[in-house]
Amino acid sequence: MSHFGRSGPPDIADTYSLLVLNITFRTTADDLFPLFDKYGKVVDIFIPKDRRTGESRGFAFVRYKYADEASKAVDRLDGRMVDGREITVQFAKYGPNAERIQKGRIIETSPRSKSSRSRSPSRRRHRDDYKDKDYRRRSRSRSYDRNERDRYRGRDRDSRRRSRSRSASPDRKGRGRGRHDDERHSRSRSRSVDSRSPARHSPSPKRSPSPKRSISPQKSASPKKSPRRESPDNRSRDGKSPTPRSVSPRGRPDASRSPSPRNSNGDE
DNA sequence: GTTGAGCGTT
Repeated sequence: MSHFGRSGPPDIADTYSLLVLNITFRTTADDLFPLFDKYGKVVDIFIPKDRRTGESRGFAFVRYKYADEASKAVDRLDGRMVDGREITVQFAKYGPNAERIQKGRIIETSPRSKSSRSRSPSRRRHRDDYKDKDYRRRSRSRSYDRNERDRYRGRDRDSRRRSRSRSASPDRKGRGRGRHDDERHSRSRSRSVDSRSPARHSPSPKRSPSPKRSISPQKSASPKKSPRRESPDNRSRDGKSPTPRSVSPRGRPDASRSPSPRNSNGDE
């Protein structure tokens, strides 16, 4: 895919992988190839893409044939502006050829960049700045974060992303939970009363500040009058429902299925 | 159409 026409890892033998971070989501291997190839013999360039969206993850792996060239590329391309973004080039660590990194360290004693490891502090400061602003925490959870978590849960690779995402929105989770808990409580009571009394007599006006909102559940209950059409339709509608697993829109079916009589007493 | 910490595929 992101290779030069080959499938899978070509020949990682005697190859040194460089990790290119901070690249744009639109940057492709073809865009990085000329840049890295200028500083050495690039064996292969691989850009991991998202499994669900297929979009670039924002980093690429460049494999060099020689370590000295790779080191040179790191020193030269690290901090280079690509597509309007400053890329970060460094030796891969957790790659399949992590052993190469050891050699990479050796090559660090290159005659050229023997001790001239002077990196641009501005770049690091830039990222640190992001950390201070906590922007990194709120990011990445744009939309399909929750979906992908449910769909691709149990992956080692995703675990890191999920973990970061989870711990990345503590405030949101706290607020959401509190609100959710409150809603669940009121909903639970409502359900309990409803369950206990099939014939709703007086709905709580306080619980229904929004009339249009009340219409929603009422409309759902309306078709109940037509059981003949409700049976087959119900299934179809369930399929379209965003949450077919849960009978209740948000509350757990257990709550409605376990209406403690004591609760009813206390409620009344 | 979006986003921005990090470590990889057939």
